[in-house]
Amino acid sequence: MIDLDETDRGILRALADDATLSAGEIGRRLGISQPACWRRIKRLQDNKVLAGQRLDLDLQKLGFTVTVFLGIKLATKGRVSLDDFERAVIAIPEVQTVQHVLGMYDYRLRVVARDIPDFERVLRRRIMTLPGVGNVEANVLLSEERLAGPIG
Amino acid sequence: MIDLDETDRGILRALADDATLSAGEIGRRLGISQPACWRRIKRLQDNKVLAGQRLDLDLQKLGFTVTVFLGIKLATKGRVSLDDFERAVIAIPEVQTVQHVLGMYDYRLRVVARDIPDFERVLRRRIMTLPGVGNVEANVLLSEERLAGPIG
DNA sequence: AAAAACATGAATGAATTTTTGCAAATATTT
DNA sequence: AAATATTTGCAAAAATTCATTCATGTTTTT
Repeated sequence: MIDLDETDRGILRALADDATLSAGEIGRRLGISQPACWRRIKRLQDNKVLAGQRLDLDLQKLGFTVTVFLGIKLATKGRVSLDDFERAVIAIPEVQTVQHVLGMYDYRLRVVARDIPDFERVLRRRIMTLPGVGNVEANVLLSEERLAGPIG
Repeated sequence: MIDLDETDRGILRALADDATLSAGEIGRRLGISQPACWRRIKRLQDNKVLAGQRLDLDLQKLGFTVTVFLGIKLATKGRVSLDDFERAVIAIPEVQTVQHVLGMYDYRLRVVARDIPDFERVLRRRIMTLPGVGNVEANVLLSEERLAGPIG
């Protein structure tokens, strides 16, 4: 954990709002010079606080209209079983996210498909055949809002 | 929906791997020139297939060690109730994602907290007091893997 | 087969961004 | 209060990157 001052948090907030901003532009907004701002950004990158940036793809436009969240309870879950399961899940192209969780389910998956029939195919052929799968619960995504979340 | 050729998909795959790559670098990897690559990227942006990019922050390093997914079933859910709920949820700083879903729950939230006591505070003071909240189910995140997902 | 529409590469100019000194100011430690 | 370390702003160079032009080659249409 790293301690940041108010300026660092301002930089993170600015970047969270628009990840493409340059050091000069952020500096202008925060009232510091471009090199000062740049050096701070570099420090945040070196510290891996800024881990990178992820692409925001419009899956609709790519023909994937259905997003489903799956909660999966494993039938058997020794150590081996978890590794086997994860390895197999990661190989499914329609899976965007694999979350190992504690609670009612063991894993949560974010899965996309072209349409409902396509999703049924993925579910039957890919998901239900995963090693160790027990209960599966599904939630279809209607809409989603991503927020900046807490920074300081 | 837009039809992409193999080169476009290669560009999207390269950017999914690292969103900061320049047109020249991507072109080099795909074996096309920088202007050709740049024009294709521009077209993808103009078409809004490339919707933007999001910052990848290391929340651990910022002191947020706990991530919890909440499944929420509303007690009453007329149209008004949904709007009220969403408005209130969006105002909670610890909430990173709000997903309106169909299935066992009505909403799924991604919530971060500094530690478990902090999470309890958020849950009791912020979440359970939301308008219309019925059942709440929680899953604590252990580990997460984000994959590129399908592109073509 | 000719014509039109389109994508490409090479070259290039403009613009932006990333870096690097260095002296002054600020903060921290002794 | 002196000494040390850190951070800053200014200036400027170095390196990329973005964006356009133009001639050529390719595909599609007529």
